[in-house]
Amino acid sequence: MLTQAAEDYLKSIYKLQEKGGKVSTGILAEYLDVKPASVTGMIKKLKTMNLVKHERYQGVTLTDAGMVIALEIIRHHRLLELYLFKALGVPWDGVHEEAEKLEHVISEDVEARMDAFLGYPTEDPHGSPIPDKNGVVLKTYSVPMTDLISGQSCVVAEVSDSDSALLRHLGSFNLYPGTAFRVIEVAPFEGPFTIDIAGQQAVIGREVAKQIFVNNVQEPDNV
Amino acid sequence: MLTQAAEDYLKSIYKLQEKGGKVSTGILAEYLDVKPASVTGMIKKLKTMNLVKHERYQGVTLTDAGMVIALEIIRHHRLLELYLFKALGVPWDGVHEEAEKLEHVISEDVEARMDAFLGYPTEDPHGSPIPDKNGVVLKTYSVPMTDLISGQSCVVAEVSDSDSALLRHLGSFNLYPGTAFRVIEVAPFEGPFTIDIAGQQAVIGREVAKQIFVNNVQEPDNV
DNA sequence: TATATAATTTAGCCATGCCTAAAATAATTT
DNA sequence: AAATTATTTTAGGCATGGCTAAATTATATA
Repeated sequence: MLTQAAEDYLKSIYKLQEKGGKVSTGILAEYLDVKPASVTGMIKKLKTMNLVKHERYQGVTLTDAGMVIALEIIRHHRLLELYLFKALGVPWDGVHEEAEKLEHVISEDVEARMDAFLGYPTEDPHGSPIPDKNGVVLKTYSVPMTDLISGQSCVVAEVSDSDSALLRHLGSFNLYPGTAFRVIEVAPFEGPFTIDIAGQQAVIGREVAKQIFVNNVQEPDNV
Repeated sequence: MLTQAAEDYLKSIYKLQEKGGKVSTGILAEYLDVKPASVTGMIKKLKTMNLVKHERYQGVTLTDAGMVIALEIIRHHRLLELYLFKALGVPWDGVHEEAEKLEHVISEDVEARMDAFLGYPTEDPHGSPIPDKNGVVLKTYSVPMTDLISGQSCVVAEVSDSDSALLRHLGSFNLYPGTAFRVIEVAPFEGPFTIDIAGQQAVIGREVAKQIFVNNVQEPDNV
């Protein structure tokens, strides 16, 4: 059995290597909010367990065995998020923090029961895919909201889950995964997006828009 | 925030002092499956935090502050047991082990939601009282099954929760808290009990009977 | 009461997982 | 190519929570 710290490292390496291949010590340190020297130490340990590949100054990647464990933890996390949300009514901006602690202690049996209760779901409350029991991740195609131009309509696919203030903000606009909206205007010079959500207008800043991923993008119907 | 180990010590001291006042280092060590020297070390630490009272060679007891924390952990544990049992269908011989891990990480918010879901229950699946939010424990009167004599009938009040093989054994007789039974015969020389559970006969050994507590004891109706 | 036995505490060690400071290496600029 | 800058690793330290072995204190026995 791995320590909680080791599990967190594997999960973080997975997430970082998703969008950039090899993961540098510094990036990982920043992501985990520890010092680079601490990262070096843990990587050494993970390497002796054959969970990561690493060469000095060259960044780190998961081995197949490391990948299996990372996906297990992520599955725990996302299933827990959805369970807390649906079964216990925990608000969507709170589930990440709760799941962060529970993911390391939940048993496979309890996880399977939650999975069945939820009807074997494929996405968590933020739209992130839940890996299945075999570690298979259903990839969906989505683009950052910042790619949209005036007139286009789309559906929210996924939002970043770790900033609960951001989630509360989005919630105040009813901007959840599955919600459709249309871009009314994109202000020039990297300005904010004005959008229409079911008849309600909302202004979404650039930084927030970067955290929102959408799909089903439709061109302006006709004007 | 206390460490998990410290929480386990407080919980264990509470349980042991329930039935015997001051708790000796050796008893606590045996209960926690660590060496007496380790217990001495942790007790020192808990003492500096004013959670226990301790004088060398004289055993340990909880302070009021320590009691509050111990009861919180026990509340977490027992509510979790009942939740796992009722909401997720975890078998009653498995809930203790699960709760043992979850009790240290569950938030007050999630706990309150489980409490509401369960309708503010007062007993866990093994019949042990669930302390309320203010740490008030509803004490019920029960006696060990070994006090019973032939002909008496009673209702199961509480069974020891930590031995899952024992729980499976009791489950095979349908011997749960709330179950009524009648003593048909007590074999002499510390022998086993033969009982009648809803028309089914079962033989319960002395060691098992010690772990079963009953109430509503009725004398033989008339013979 | 003296002595043997049992329980408890002290002292010192180990692994984990973090830290800081200094050294080593790589990357960038001149 | 040399020098500067940034990143990474090494070295050594700290707290936690175990351990063993030895010393101390309490209890039981003769």
